Amino acid sequence: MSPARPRQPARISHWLMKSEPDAFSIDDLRRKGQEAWDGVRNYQARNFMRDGMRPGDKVFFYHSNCAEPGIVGIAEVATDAYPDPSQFDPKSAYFDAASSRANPRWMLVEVKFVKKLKRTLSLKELQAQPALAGMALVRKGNRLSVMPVEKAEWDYILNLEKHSA
DNA sequence: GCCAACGTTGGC
DNA sequence: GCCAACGTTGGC
Repeated sequence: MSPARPRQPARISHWLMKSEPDAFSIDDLRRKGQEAWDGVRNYQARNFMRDGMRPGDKVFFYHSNCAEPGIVGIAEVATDAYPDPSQFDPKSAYFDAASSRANPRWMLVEVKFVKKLKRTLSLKELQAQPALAGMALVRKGNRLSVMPVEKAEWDYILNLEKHSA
């Protein structure tokens, strides 16, 4: 008899990335088409980009630190991770003197615009969904700017768009 | 390795 | 603008 083939756990392929719309909004991404997601200076977020993301993965684009925080659009991972150039630029706000080109500390991926949602799926609305209670996003004090999203959560959230808030 | 001080995030 | 929550730094 043949042993059961060991199953790979399903690779995470859905994500959520936060951006402050005053700095870079979903409309900015639509205008530019594709953008390097620079400035991430958190190890957990970096690891998700470096180790988890692959081109073609889907991304919820989230507006943070604004009047109505929430998911506003969909993007797609366009590249594998590579060193974030801003860490080497002394004039950049994201400059990191402790990093070197030989041993770069911070990575980024590029993301491309897919679509803008018909309406903002506000944090408030997401927090009201019992089905989403397990998401890091809706937990108090969560500051992670790049995080995985389960496929079931992704589908559930997309379905919310069809309904009125 | 502990933990207080500090800086940042991000909702409100 | 406030401030709670969190991550990082650095003295010890």
